[in-house]
Amino acid sequence: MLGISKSTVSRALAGRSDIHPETKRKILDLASQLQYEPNTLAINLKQQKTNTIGVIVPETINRFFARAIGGIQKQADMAGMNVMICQSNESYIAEKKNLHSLVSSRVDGIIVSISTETDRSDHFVSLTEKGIPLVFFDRVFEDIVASQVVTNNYEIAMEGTEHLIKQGCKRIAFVTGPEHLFNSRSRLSGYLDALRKHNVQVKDSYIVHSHYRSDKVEEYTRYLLNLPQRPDAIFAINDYAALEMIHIMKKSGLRIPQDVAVLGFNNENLCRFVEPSLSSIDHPAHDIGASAAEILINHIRHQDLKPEKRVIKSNLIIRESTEVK
Amino acid sequence: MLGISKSTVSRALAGRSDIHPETKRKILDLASQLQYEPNTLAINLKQQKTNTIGVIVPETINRFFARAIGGIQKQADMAGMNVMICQSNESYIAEKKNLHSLVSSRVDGIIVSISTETDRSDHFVSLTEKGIPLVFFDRVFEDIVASQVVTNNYEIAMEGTEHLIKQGCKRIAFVTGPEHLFNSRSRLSGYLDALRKHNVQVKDSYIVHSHYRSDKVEEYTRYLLNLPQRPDAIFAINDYAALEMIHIMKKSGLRIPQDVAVLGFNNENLCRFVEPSLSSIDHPAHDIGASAAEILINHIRHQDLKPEKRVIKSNLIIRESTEVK
DNA sequence: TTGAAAGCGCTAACAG
DNA sequence: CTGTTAGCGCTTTCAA
Repeated sequence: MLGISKSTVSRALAGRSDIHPETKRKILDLASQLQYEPNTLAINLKQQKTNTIGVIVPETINRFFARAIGGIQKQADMAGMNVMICQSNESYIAEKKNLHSLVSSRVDGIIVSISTETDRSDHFVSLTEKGIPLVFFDRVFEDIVASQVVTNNYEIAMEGTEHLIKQGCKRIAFVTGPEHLFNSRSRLSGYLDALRKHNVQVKDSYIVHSHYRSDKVEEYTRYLLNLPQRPDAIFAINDYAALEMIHIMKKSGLRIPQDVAVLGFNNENLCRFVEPSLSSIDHPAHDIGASAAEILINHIRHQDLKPEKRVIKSNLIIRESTEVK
Repeated sequence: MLGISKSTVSRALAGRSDIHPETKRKILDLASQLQYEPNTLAINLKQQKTNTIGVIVPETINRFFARAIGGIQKQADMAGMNVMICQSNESYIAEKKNLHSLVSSRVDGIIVSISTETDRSDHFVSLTEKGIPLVFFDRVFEDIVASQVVTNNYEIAMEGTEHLIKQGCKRIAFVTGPEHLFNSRSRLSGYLDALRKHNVQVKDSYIVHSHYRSDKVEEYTRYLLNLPQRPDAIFAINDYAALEMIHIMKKSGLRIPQDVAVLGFNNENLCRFVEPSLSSIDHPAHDIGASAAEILINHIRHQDLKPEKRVIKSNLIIRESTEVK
């Protein structure tokens, strides 16, 4: 329309300096008048990169992951990158599909927190071969050679358990994720070592492997309550589960924390507002996500970096639900 | 590597029938051996479509939107389409940016729930001109010519308010979103009409326009409690806000629901587990999202369809927090 | 049943 | 400062 070649137009739109101001103005004016939108597909195809970070999480409805994504987005925004989010819905198959989809979309790097079903890492090794940077967070593989961001699961589980022991609890139930997940195992070790350290008897029946599914809470709560030796403390898998457990126990006439102390996980806002207020583990989701993104972006920009492992500290937050005395 | 032209390879990979089975097998074998991943960018560029639905929501950390996205994803999966999620973070500027980004990415259609800041619709009209299908949900524009999915905000606000009146409440506070949002206004009208219908005095001081920000709850709660005529009921903006309000009021020595009845919004799981259990409005987020996606996909497939408006019914769920008697 | 060639919208040498 | 040209990886006529 202006009788100008497309290279010049391209230069104007890209904001280059090697162009006559007048020409540039004319192009920009017409572009905005025509409501021109550059075709990202074509740009990305040409550039062989997409400026996009792919993310695979189990479920965005889970607030931990929602907050982690917030942290990822923030870092991505700062770096001028986009984020593409996929949910595995805790399914190994879906996770694999997501991965293919992200690779096909040619994202520049991928951040993953694996599904509960995922018990092997083969689908991720090909990424490394293809040179696509990869960072795991929270739910990671123990052995794989890749960057990862985790919290001090072992230590915090130990600290939480010791706190319960100090409150005088002797029969401490522990609800955690599936055994094959590394962070579940770390937490379990922390719990077990705390018991052993303080000479508290370990009982397998007090250990519940949940699948992070909210529809199972009632079932395992009843199981715990019906044990011949009912627990006098529960270390829950997350705050929502803790809340539901407390509700069920109260209905059974149990007092919290006098009869059963309850320790949550994640330190959601609601912890402060429920009754009794809920002790919990502050799990810095936003920071974890941000760290993962930071590492990934670094690896995208400098292909030769070594995998990095970062540990973010969780904190025990004590409230009424574990104040037995 | 096979001495076969790329057209033939393309045919094999696309699963066409006009190809020799033997050739096809060889191609597919080699492809999987090489871990070949088709370049979605190139395919989309060529096809002039991306099989992708763009979504703009205020915040995915908000459970309503997280669940709505779940509904969108489900429909998209069924239709073999992808979903690209953007967050406006309740900012008008970010919303505009998201929109440009989605258009540049050449998504086939867009689903939007507008930010609290958004008080005009100019940035959306160009979409219609470009022939990009557009569906709004929950937070919609009243006047724009586009498909939309909403709930019966007016009726449900009326029903909730009438329920409180029937409990004997006379000074009913109402917390809602910003005035320029259509659904806030609808709810407010429902509330006002319910009061008038039952000859309950309308007091402006009982109406709070919040911005869906959790950090303002304490402030407006104190404001309401310090009114010369303290409210005896509160219709809250969502369940989390309701929970926090209840917490603050309990600390002030008020009994719920005897002194102040509280009605939440969204019917989160936690409503059943808190004390007193929380009455709420069941707001079918998943269905709303699914409907929006269904309409959008229809419009993508049949460009000539007229805009469709769909209303999904919310339901009043009565629990202890409003059972005054 | 297969191949050659054009083109999707853009960028980036290179030449002028 | 601007235009020409080639090419990113794919699909799709058209011809053989």
